[in-house]
Amino acid sequence: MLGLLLIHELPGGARLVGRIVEVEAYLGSGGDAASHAHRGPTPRSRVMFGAPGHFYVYRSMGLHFCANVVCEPEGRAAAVLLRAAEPVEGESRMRKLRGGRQGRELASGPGKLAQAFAIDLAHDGRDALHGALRLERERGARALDISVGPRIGLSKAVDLPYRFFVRDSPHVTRAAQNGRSHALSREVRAGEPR
DNA sequence: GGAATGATGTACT
DNA sequence: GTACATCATTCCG
Repeated sequence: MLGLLLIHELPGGARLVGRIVEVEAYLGSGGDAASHAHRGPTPRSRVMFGAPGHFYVYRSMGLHFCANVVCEPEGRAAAVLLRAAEPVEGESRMRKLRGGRQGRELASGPGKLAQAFAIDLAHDGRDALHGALRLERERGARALDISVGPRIGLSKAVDLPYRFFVRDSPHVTRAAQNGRSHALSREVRAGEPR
């Protein structure tokens, strides 16, 4: 999903567009204690158990929203958390949504990303490929230099290397910039089988 | 019904 | 680095 465009067409015609530069994977039950799907479906996580290609949005810490895309076949309940994006279009609108912040502070974090792109619980369960909020492949996108590292902010399953980010992007989260993740780094050319 | 706990962000020291 | 805002979800009794 790295390198895909995240697009939100707002009522009124404004477009928010960003390029995904950092994600984390969360598996279904079995081996990933940090996943919301780990103990089976709940009212909150039910979307994870549904069809792939749909957004799973939840409220974090009572304050923020975090957006995922369900990625595995129905029932497998794996999803990918959108952690950071590089603004491409609609930056001034994003700045308003983010309380005046700008540049790399617009969407370098899952809560920031959701706020900058006006994503909330109304998007939970929505089609991630065909709606007003959707992902698109960018024409002419070139291969990415991708690094891998542990996920952020967890107390369980802290060692699983399921965070992926564009290595040299200034728009990734601080944890990625600090290089703590590079111990497990490897390069993956976009489009190659993994 | 109750209590603990977050897939966070920001401000302050 | 530490504090704190803030509340739904989840699990346990």
